[in-house]
Amino acid sequence: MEELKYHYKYPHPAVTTDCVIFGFDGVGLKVLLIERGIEPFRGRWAFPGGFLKMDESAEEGAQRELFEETGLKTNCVWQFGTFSNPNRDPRERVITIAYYALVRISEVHGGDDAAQAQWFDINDVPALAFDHDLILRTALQALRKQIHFEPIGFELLEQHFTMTQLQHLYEAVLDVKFDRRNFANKMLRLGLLTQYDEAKQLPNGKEAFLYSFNPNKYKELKQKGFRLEF
Amino acid sequence: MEELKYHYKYPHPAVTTDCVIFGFDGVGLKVLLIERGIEPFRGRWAFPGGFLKMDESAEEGAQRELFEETGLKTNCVWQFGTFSNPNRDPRERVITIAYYALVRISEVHGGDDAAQAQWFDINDVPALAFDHDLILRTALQALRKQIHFEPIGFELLEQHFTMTQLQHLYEAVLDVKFDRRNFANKMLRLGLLTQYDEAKQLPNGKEAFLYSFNPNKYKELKQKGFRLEF
DNA sequence: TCAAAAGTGTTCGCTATACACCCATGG
DNA sequence: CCATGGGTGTATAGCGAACACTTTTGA
Repeated sequence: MEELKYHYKYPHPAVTTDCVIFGFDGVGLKVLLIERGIEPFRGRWAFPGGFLKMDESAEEGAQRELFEETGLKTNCVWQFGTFSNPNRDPRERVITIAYYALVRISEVHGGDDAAQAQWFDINDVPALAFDHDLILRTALQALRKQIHFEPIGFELLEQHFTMTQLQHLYEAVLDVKFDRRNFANKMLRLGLLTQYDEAKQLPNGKEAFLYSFNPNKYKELKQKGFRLEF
Repeated sequence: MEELKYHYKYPHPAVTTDCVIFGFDGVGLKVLLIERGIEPFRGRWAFPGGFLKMDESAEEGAQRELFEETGLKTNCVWQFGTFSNPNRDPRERVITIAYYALVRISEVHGGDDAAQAQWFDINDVPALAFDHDLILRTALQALRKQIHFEPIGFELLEQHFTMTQLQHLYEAVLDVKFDRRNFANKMLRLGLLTQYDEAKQLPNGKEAFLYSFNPNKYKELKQKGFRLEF
């Protein structure tokens, strides 16, 4: 028997947060989904998320839910939209505040707490619960815009990476192809990368320069205002 | 005596929408504020907005509130953020979904329905109610980003305008100065403007070419993907 | 007559873009 | 020996940015 303990003079919608988690495996952009264990949409895939608590901001709620459902802790989530179609949840009126985050795939420990968390290639996502298809499309658009203003993407790679890995990442996110030399020139000209001349690597029998992202340079540039032209 | 007719098992926040209305008077960017007639923050200035109804989406709610409080009808509002600090409203937990819109100042009929609506220069805004200072800053950032991707701004000018008016608009929004000739070249090269050679105008005793925005060209370009580089 | 605003073109330097060859490795 | 992937440099075209003079009008 349900106790309805909370009373209001006017009707209030329920409020949830959802997190679109992007990852990168060196080839394609991935998104982390969770199989729903309860109705509605039981068995369908959805983003990690849940109801907002009354004493936390939406960002805190998104991070809390993310941790509870995937074991991930990140202090870098981007709000990209709030979805409020009156019929988007069959149970009651629910609006959801949506965030996306970028994480290294290696940081997700498959067998974590809750759930059937699984990575899907961005071009091979199954039908999702609720309006999460719309949310995913919107998240991708936001990510593609954001990447013009911020060097996001480095959260998706290991700390040290090759120029080709970085290029593949940009190509996967923006769904375009770049010329190798032009891409490298442009990237290096920005001055955001530290190159490790000496340290090379043998990925599959090849040698390649390693780079890392230089956050100090980034802070400098950000103050001046800058753009990544891709 | 208050009747608390709506009951829930879990606590629900109240949800409002707010609209940041931008206008342009030929010199500076303006924002439309309303003086609050009731507590809390009685007498302080705030954005038009109010509680979301249960059968309308947030966008519909924002447009409805906007109309009720200013008489404005616009089908072009941009959601730019949701504000959810638990203490942002002293009465109860309220989260607000925030939109901005661009309107011609001439379309606001001062003496409308509700209220003390008044235009303020963006650089001369009084202390606002709630967290509306934060909301305004965020709206401005969103507008400045958006203007790189979409030819927004034409909603702020009369249908026919001079190149100088357009330049002043961009300068006001982005808070920078451009060279007249370079600005005109860049704008014309985009191909979004229709020039009216014959029709000239006498703004203050001067003659100047008039232009209008060409929505068809815009649709073409949008499909190809394009950027306004400023 | 002076200040303010509009029309008009050119130059320079940088960057985007396109493009080809060599080398090492693994199969 | 062949396919794959990585390293390297150049030439061209287009764009961004800086810049001066003339004309008209209103104050």
